[in-house]
Amino acid sequence: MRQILVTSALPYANGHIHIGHLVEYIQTDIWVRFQKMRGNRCIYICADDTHGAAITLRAQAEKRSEIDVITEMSQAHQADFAGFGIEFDQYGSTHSDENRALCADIWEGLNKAGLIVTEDVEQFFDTEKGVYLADRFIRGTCPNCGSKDQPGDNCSKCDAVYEATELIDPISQISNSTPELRRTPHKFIDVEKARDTIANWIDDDTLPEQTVNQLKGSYLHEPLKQKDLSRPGPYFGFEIPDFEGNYWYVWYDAPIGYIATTHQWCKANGEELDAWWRNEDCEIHHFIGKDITYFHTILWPAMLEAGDFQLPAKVRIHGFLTVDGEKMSKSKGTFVRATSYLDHLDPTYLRYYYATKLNSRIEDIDLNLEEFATRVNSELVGKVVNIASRSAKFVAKTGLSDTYPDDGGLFEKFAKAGDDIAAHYEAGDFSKATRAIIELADLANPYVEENAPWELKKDETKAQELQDVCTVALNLFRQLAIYLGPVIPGITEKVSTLFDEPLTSWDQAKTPVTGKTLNKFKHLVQRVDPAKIEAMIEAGKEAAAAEAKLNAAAGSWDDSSDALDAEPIQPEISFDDFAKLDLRVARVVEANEVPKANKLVQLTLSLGGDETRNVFAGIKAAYKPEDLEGKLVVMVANLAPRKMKFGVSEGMVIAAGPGKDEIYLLSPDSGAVPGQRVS
RNA sequence: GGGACUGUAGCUCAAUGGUAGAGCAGGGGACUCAUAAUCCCUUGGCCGCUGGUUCGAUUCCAGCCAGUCCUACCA
Repeated sequence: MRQILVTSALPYANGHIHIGHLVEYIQTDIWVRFQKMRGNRCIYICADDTHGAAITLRAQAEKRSEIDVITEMSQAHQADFAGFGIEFDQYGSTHSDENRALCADIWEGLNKAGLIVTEDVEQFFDTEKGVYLADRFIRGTCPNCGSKDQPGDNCSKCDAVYEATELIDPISQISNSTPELRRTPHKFIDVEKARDTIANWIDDDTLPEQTVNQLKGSYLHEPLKQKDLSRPGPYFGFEIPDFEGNYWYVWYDAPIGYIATTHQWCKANGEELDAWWRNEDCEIHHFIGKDITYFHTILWPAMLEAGDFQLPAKVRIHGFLTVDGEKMSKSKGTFVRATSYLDHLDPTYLRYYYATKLNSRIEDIDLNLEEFATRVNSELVGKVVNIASRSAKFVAKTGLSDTYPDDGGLFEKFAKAGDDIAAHYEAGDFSKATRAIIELADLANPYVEENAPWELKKDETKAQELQDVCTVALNLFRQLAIYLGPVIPGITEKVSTLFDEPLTSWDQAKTPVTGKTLNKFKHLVQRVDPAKIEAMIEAGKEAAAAEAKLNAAAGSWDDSSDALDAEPIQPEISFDDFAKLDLRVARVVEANEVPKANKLVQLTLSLGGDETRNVFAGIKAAYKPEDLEGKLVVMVANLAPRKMKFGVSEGMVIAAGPGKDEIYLLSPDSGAVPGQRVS
């Protein structure tokens, strides 16, 4: 019997659970349930990640305390998880006494090992709100191209990358005041000193091959950079014991929450923490998304080693969720919250669908809404559940045959397939596991077809034969219900009721049940109604629209406020300021691709007569050169020429949109001619 | 800019150094026990593009294109 501790990444207390999060929790829950069915000693640990500046900002916006925010969100998270049948052995919080104590212990270990160094950091401080500002809370003028209102890390106009401290006229996004640059000491972890531990641990046993390649090709290729683990107060989190006024960065205390929550579980169950975290015989498996690989494969092992804890046996990494091939989108209604899903659809569907998609590699998985319905209906309802539903009523009165009949080796075949299916589950290849199970179902239905119980029923002399055929069909069905137990526990529980026998162990699939009366067969799962999917998406759209309306105050066109939210309106200017800007109608007389440029198209713009301008425009992703020629556009005619890698750009064309392939050139209504001023 | 991964039938995904497979969808037939379920047959593919290695490549190598993630004081 193996001893296994499993975790999912801790959901952040700043937001609600959505169907993207659920990929991970469903994946983990399936794996944990599988381990428990196999008879292994396995606990599933998770917690809310509660610290950081974002929580404080939310609390301030909602005019309540941080504790209120995280308490309410934790309850919401747990309710959402419970709704999807995700069963934690312990669900904790990073804001717990256990976590504070463990953070201090590991900190001491890090200090003893000489891994902590102190360095000064320059950071903006919002004097009105009294907080230090992370880069994403600062906007200002790009030091490179002079574009105003750019984010704190890179310019959306010229793509220049810079430090927030380099911004000209920085503005705090929290108070709209000018922040003050302050120099404060921070505590860093010198991860390079733990290189040997990390490098030895990173291999094909502990991590997916792709991740091993990635880490070896990037981080391990050069000295590991020091990681800033402290934040000056005020900061919602734990104060660092030997560093007054400073707090642990959220990514320090978050993973320690795994241990702290285990500790809570131990206290509640009379167990020793060391038996789980300082025990080489205990396997620790972390399930995470690909975005937080660094924290779990570089930072975390270094911390564990310093705290004298064992390193994880495996980190299992999954990709992101797309819906109908695209990123989830609020305005398209595909950003579906867990509660919203549950309002419309059965959680079993999503568990099954995700299972058919999940594998052991790091690939994004797509929720194709049409496939979602047809797949669940044809496989789960049409093939699997159908076996019981077409045979149970024939033996409602007689019960199952007293001895298991000759079935041509089907039961034995199903029993043997259990090993392969188990291996797929173990490896995290749930798509292979479900496919193997459906293949079995595809053997069971023809069996029923060939033996036609509905024909046997017509002949009273064939009563025994009828009972035998149904005994076989129901036993095959029972095996499938066991194999699908980790994925669709809700259904398997109902099957347990049908057979009047809890189906909780994998090995039950090895022995047929005979000579017993079944409980009345009831529908195990409703077919997916595509109209309900549609309703769910529509509800999402409406919620997004309502939210947009709320934000935009008034507006009869129902437009989303996303764009305005992303880029607020600039400070007021005078007419004279505006008059400095010379906008002109121009015709694209020539447009060419720029070899080697990622985004640029070279344009020759005519202002009428012989006056032309050479302009490089970052619109390659949205426009083909041949589609541009002849088009009338609006250009900034008096913009200072800018030397670029590919030549000098003498102006810019005006366009709207967030960028990439969403760029919309402005063009005048018909009648305008090149050279006319736009005012 | 650097690193990693992905790109196979309309859709979602397998497999493989030797003329490509499944499920769903589409087409044809059978059945009527079953949640308009099931069963049988069947139409679909320059295996992203271009080169190279090989007797032979979808599979190995290189380059390119597209997408995703990480990383980076590139215009």
